[in-house]
Amino acid sequence: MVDLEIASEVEAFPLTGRFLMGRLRHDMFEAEKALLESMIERTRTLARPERILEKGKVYSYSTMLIDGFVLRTLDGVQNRYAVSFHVPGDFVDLHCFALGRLDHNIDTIGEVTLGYVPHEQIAWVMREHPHLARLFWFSTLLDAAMHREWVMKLEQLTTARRLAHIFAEIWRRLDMVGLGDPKGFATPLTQAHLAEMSGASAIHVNRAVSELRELGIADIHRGRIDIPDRAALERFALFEPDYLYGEGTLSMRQDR
Amino acid sequence: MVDLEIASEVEAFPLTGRFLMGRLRHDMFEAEKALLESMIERTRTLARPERILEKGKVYSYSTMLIDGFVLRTLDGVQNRYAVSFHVPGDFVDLHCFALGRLDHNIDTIGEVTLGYVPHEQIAWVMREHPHLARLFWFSTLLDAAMHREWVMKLEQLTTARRLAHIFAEIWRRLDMVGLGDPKGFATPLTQAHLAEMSGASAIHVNRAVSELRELGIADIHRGRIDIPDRAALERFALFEPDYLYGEGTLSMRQDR
DNA sequence: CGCATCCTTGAGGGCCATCAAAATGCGTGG
DNA sequence: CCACGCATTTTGATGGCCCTCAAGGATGCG
Repeated sequence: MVDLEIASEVEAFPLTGRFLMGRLRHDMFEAEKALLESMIERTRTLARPERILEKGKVYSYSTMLIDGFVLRTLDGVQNRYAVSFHVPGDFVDLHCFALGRLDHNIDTIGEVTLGYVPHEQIAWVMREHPHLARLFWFSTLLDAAMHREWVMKLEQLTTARRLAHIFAEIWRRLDMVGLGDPKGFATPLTQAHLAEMSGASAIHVNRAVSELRELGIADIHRGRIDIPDRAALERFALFEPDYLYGEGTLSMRQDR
Repeated sequence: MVDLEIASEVEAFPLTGRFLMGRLRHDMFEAEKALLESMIERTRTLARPERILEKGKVYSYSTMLIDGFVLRTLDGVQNRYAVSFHVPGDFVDLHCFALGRLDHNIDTIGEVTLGYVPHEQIAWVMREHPHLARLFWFSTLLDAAMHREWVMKLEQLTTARRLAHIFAEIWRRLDMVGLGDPKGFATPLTQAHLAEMSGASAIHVNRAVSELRELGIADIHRGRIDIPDRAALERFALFEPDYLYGEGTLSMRQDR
């Protein structure tokens, strides 16, 4: 999908135009896109970091991430652990609808804009719009695929490579939803966040960050990550983007 | 659910009687149970370890694990990494239907019996049986919840505690599907498998196994794991079973 | 009883945690 | 415009967890 298409999609659907973009958005009918857009009951913009959804609680709505970034976290005894990361267009807690209760928290970082979709509407889609329902299902399965990759990443890689993998993934995902940038990306992630995401101490993350800088793989500074050579980054991270189910290798185009 | 109920359920539905048992099986209508049972087109028993589903391939059926254990794996440069584990009653690759292609492998360990469900049947359920479709969705989200816990476990715990966590999870899951055993459980997992699951070397796993034995937490020997004190095991592993969505805290009983 | 698989043990070294402290950058208010 | 407070980043030192290489012992199966 070229930039122009993405821009017009976001113009037509300012709240949900990035949903499944770069994935199966091309499988959505225009009526489905309009329906989804109309399901956003209200939006909210948060300037400061906040826990927007809490483990164990029941919610009557699900949350679409319209702008900004959030972390999916679990609390340890004295630390917070990040188990995944979301970019604009992600239907962050769609699975909350099907699971009833959340098994984790959603925490914002930096400024975000969220859209809320009542669960009754999702239940109605399940009954009346099986094709859209299936795309909802697909979107939650994308999360699961990314979780699996994170598991392997944690089992296999050193901290420096884990960070490189995280950057490679975020960069690709931003690309897919039309927020790419050829030199890197802007992000409110701090080294402390990276520590929560990589299972390392903040101090060790700092050394890994220095290593990536010295190797010329990634330059992390406040609010931005610059990457001179994408291929080098992905090679270093042993990153293979199949699991993101982009429009290439693993894409699905069947029985609609 | 008491043992008697489980036994009668498995007697009535020998192939799929354990599906969602301990979770939302009580939400299934009898007609849905019968329907699911009839969806198993054929079964197969494998005596030796085998890769039954391969990353990147497209399949026209999904696989129900009827008996035995399988690993969900990803291949590294020279190692295999296990990202999750399945027990009888798990609809192992239901998400393969919605994702189109698999992003990982499914490998058997020990002897297993599998049931195959054609994807057309699942598509039909999506169209005609939204309630059952939602339960299918739920079951794939359970996998995601377990993935998240694995991520945190890998970020947080030492190898010995990771192993304890793995044992605690497997034991609970076996309990839920009526295969519990008050003193531990039987499993074909070797120390090499545990290494693949915990992101440690087989040698280090061996030392962690010794540690668990010396601490009196778990005694691992060929084909069996004995656990004298469940509470002690779970305490050591920092194990909290919420994420398994058993019939306790996080359970869902709504709008059917 | 021979073989394959699995388990166990020892030694040296690297990755990473933790404790402690300091430097840097950023927003706010004076 | 500067000063202050705060979050973030950086550096150094010590020790523990875990890796790798290497070898040996146990168990089960044909």
